[in-house]
Amino acid sequence: MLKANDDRATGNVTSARWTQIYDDLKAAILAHAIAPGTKLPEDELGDVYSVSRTLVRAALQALAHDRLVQLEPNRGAFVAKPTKREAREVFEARAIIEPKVAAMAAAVAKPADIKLLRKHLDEEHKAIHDGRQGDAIMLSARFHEGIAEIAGQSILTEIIQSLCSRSALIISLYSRRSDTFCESHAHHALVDAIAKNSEKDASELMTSHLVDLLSGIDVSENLAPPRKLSEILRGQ
Amino acid sequence: MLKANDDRATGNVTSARWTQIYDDLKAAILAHAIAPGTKLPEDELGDVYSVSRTLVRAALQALAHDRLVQLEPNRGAFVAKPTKREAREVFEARAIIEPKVAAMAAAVAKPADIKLLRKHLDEEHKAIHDGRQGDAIMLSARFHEGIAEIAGQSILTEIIQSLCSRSALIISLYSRRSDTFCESHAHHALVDAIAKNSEKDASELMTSHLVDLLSGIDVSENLAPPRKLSEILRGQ
DNA sequence: CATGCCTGAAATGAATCCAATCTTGCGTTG
DNA sequence: CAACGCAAGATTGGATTCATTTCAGGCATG
Repeated sequence: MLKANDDRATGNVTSARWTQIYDDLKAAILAHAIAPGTKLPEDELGDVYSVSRTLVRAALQALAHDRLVQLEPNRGAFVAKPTKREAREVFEARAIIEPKVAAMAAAVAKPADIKLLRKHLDEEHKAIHDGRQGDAIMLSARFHEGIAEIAGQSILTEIIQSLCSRSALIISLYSRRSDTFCESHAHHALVDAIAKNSEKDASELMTSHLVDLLSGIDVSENLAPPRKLSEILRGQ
Repeated sequence: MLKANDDRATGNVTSARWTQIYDDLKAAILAHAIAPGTKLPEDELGDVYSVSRTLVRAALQALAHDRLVQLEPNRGAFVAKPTKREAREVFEARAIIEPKVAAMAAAVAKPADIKLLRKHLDEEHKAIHDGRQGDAIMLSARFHEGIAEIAGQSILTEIIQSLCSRSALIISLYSRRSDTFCESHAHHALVDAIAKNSEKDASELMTSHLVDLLSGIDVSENLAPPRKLSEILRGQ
C-alpha cells in the first residue's frame, strides 16, 4: 500500500552529475577500500572521473556533511577518522532509535516485506561466504535500513542510513574481531521476530544485536600515548 | 581583505565563507521570513552577499542536505515545502528520540546546566512577550538542542537540531494556532524534572510536549480536492 | 479565437582561470 | 652540522566564462 511514494517519485530527484562521484567514493570508503585519514585530492579525483574539480568539490562537500570525509581549510579533504567518543555516541544513538523502529516494523510487516528481507539476508550470507567483506558491510547496513523502510519511516530511514555509514567507518578503525559486521544469525532472528509481528522480541533482539556490535569494537579511551604524537598535536 | 580568520585556532574546521550565507538563509527560513516555496535565485543571492554564485551554490547545497531547501535540476533552489507525511514523520521521529535524550539529560544534569537552561527560557519568554515570533521559534529549537547537549550526546544533538529545523518549517506551513511554538510552561516543567534528576518525569514530559506540538498542526491528509489543481499536477 | 511552434532572454550546470595558502626542499648562516 | 629562512611547486578557494536548459512572449496557422 505504498500510495504513490511521492517521497522519491517527486520530492527527491537529486540527479546531479556529482552524485555519481559521491556514490562511488562513499562505497569505496564504506567498503574499507580507502583507509580513514587518506587524502582525497581534487585534481586526482577529477582525473579519475574525467570531470572538473567543481563536481569533485560538490561530492566532497556532500560526503563531509555525512561526516564520511573531513574538510580542512586550505588543506583538502580526508577520509574521516571518527574518534572513540564519536564511535560510542553513534552506537548509543542507534541503541535509542533502532529498537523502536524494529518494533514499528514488526507491527506492520507484511509477508512481502519479510520475503524481501530474507532475500537480502541471502545476499549478505553469500557475500560473507565469498569473503567479499566490503560488500558484506554494505549489505549489513542495507539490512538495517530495510527494517526502517518497512516501518514506513523515511526520515528515520535516512537517519539510520547515516548512522550505519558512520558505523562502517568506525568498524574499519576500531574493530577487534574480523567478524564484526553483523553476524547472520542475529539478523535471522530479527527477521523471524518481525515476521511473527512480535514488537517486543524485535525490539529486544535489535538492542542485543547493537550491544553485540558495540562489544566488537574497542571504544576504550586511549589515555596511554597513541602511536604517533603528530596525531595528537593535530587534534586527531 | 578581512581574512585573518584562523579556523584551526578555534578548533572549528567546518568553517568556510559560505557558512555565513548558510546561517543567514537558515535563520531567515526558520524565522518564516521567507515563505516555503519561494525561489532562491543564485544570482540574486550572490548580489545580496557580494559573492559569486560559487559560494551561493555551496550554501544552497548544504541547506538542501538539511532538507530546508529543495533543489530542482535545471530549475533552481526553492524553500522546502514539507508534505504532511513528512510532517508527521518528523514528529514521530522526535517522539522516539527526544524523550530518551531528556531522560539521559536528567540523569547527568548539573546545577550549571540547569542555570543555563533557565537563562535560555528567559530569553525565549522575552521573545514571545516582545512578539518576535521568529526569534521565539529559533529559541525554542535551541532549547531542545540544549537538552541533548546536557546529555552529552553530540551526534543526537545534531539529529535533533535537524529535526527541530524541519519542525519550524512544518509549523510555518501547517500551524493551526498562533502559539504553536513551544509554550513556556511545558518547557519550564521539563527543566524542573531535569533539575530534580527525574529521568521518568523528564521522559514523560517530553513525550507529552511533543504530542502537544503535533496537535497544534494539521497533519490530516487532504484527500478532498485541494484548492488548486495545479498543485496536484505538479506533485503535492 | 485557440493552439502550437519558434525564438530570445534568463537562469542553471560545469569547466576554466586567477589568487591565496600551504608544503617542500634547498641554501645560507650561526 | 643543525636550524632557520626563503623561494618554487603544488593544492585549495573563489570568480569568471562558456554551454545547456528552461521559460516567456510573439507569431503563424488551423
